Amino acid sequence: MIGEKLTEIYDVLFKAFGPQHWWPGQTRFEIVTGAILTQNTSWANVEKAIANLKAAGCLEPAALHGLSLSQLAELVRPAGYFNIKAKRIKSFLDWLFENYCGRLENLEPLETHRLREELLAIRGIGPETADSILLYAFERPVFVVDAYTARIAARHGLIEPGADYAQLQDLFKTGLPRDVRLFNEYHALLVRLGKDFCKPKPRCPICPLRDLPHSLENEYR
DNA sequence: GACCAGGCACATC
DNA sequence: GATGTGCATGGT
Repeated sequence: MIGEKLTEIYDVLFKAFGPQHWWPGQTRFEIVTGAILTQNTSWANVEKAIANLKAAGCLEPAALHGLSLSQLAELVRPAGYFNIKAKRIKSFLDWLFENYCGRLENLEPLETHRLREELLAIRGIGPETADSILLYAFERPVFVVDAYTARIAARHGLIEPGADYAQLQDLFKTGLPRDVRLFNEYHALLVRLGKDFCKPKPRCPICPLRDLPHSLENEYR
């Protein structure tokens, strides 16, 4: 029955917005890079950074790996947190070259669970980034959870406010058929809905704390 | 000028 | 285990 609800929401979203054509990127490496660059950042800013990398001929592993940290940081500057993100992209590349000859194809044979663990062990790659890479770059049936997913699910009473990543992922994993195309479109549609309509946490009108503790979210919903 | 954006790591209690 | 903070550019 939670599954029916999830399916119903999907149908409504798809009818309203149509296919979102995710991931917005040509190559697998562009998707991986974009997944790191878009951390807590609007896609419009990420596009500028990706355009810089492309213009510099650095949107492939070897070329990017050859850059210094400061060169890389300068190219990704428009995406914000550029020093941090440069390090994160470097960490990924170091791992890729040390263990897989710098070739994304060499990750293909890995079992999904194993690949996820390896990605999560890289500093700067958390659950959402890892799952985005798994779903959109490697077409594994993994549901991607993000801030919009959490907000929307909580506001529709599908889950307790303050639910963690694993709980949210489990909600969709349990309620839906394990289908790459469905997971691809569903996450993209939730982001679309979130951007257009689901603004951040409501604030207490009397004392608008910047971040309401999860324990109080029910009070101000 | 405040707020927000397709997170994550780390410090502190 | 929960909560707070730093990281930063660019659009509304």
